[in-house]
Amino acid sequence: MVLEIKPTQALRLWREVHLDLVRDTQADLSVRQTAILLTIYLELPPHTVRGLAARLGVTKPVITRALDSLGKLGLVTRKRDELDKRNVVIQRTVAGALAVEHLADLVTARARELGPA
Amino acid sequence: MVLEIKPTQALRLWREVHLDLVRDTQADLSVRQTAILLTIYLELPPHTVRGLAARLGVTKPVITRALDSLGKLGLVTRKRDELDKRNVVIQRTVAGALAVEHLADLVTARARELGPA
DNA sequence: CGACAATGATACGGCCCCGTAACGATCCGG
DNA sequence: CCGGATCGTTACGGGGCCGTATCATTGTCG
Repeated sequence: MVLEIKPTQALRLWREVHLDLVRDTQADLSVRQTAILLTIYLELPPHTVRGLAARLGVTKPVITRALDSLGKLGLVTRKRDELDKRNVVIQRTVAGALAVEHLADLVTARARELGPA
Repeated sequence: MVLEIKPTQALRLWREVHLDLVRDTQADLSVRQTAILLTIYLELPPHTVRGLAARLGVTKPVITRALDSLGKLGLVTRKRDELDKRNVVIQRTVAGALAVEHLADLVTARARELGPA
């Protein structure tokens, strides 16, 4: 079940999806924010600021600010860890799950349209 | 030669490549800039500001500023159209071609690593 | 020639993101 | 109990992108 994709197809796929994203008035996430959102929704919880920072190779303020933005969009939520009150646990939301699902639809749809070569 | 990709695979692919892009210190293009760059390198020339604006569904200043940024990075070049001096023709560069090729490598490599489901 | 259209660039005010440094809160070990 | 480590946040200065409106240049057509 290996996914065989040629360089030309990869680029066309990337372009088509990005065109869709540009036209989608709502979605305007940066590369960092996208990486964070997908990590939260694809990897097993719990997720912490420090963990995400290490995972992405960025500093903690980057994560904090990204969570501020994603939170403002309703795509994630934060909650204090009751066991260790220094930690913050990032939680998923319905809106976030929908947004991720929407992205998946976009990519699969565009992939299906790709011709050969 | 249709590209079959499942939603879960699409999301994992999207995430892995975005993680690579975040770690790549250099690349920090916005969604718009990426769409513009790929359009320039995948569609047949000539490319104009107006044409790209219409193609992406954005205003002309967006294109002008994106070209400023991409030009500063050496990924594209602008040249006055001698036949109609109102037009500006966007040209490709070696560095730009390399960057696009690099992206293609990234996507194909990550796609190849995707397991089933 | 002269009014008008079209092209791309620029000005402006606003908002968001970045990296570094510092901060308050919390936990831990002696 | 208390100094130090850890966690997440905030402050600061700088830079980039956005949308709207406006501009200079060039072309077109009566």
